[in-house]
Amino acid sequence: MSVPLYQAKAEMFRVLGHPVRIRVLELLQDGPRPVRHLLTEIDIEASGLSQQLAVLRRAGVVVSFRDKGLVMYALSTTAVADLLAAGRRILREVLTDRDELLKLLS
Amino acid sequence: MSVPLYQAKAEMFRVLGHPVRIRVLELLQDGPRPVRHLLTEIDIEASGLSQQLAVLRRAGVVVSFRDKGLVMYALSTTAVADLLAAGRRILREVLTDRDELLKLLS
DNA sequence: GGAGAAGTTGCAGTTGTTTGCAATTCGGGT
DNA sequence: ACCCGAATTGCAAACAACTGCAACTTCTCC
Repeated sequence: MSVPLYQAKAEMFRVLGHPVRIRVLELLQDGPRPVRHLLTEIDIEASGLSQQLAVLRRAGVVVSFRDKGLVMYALSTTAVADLLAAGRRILREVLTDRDELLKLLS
Repeated sequence: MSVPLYQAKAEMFRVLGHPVRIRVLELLQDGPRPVRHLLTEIDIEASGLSQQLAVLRRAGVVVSFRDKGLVMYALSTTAVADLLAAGRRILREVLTDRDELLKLLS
């Protein structure tokens, strides 16, 4: 491997570190969706969404294909959903820890 | 919650999306470590490491405490290790998928 | 094959991050 | 109290990422 492994890992997480991209992945957890549908759910211009989808595609996190005139996107592997779930779990723990700290101070 | 949830999630992943920060977290998976030790493992200046540790601290991913003159860092929750593991899993799948694609083309 | 919707690409301006260095703080030992 | 190693902080320069808009490609359907 030419690129050190930890750098590839960082890259993977960095790709998830954007509000629009996270939203896209969450929507795709429920199955493949056409770009058109993502656009109705996320408040962003078509070109902006395309840019972010391209980032996800290049990273191999999602795949796209055409279906009856619409471009569909889907998670490339179910492991992506696992990662999102793990992220949610941490967020919950970190936030509740922080809340308890606030309670102690008030 | 003032900040939309998906933005907090993005923030969480973004924090992990840096080579040095990933390396730190991986080293901390084996238990608390002094800054001094991290410095011997990662090729970076002390001040740079401090900056990255501060990012991790602010995000609540790690905690720090002092032990006999040394500052120690530790993962704030074991869920962080789970997240790293999930990341590794995805990376493996994405990379092997890509390799198989390359084989087909060669 | 022409019109129009669906997506993508390219680019320039702006914004946010990273990095390296100097200065500073904080403790512990003597 | 003083010194020294350990860590952190504050900036400014360099770099990367995001945004918005216009142009362009590609389908599909008639």
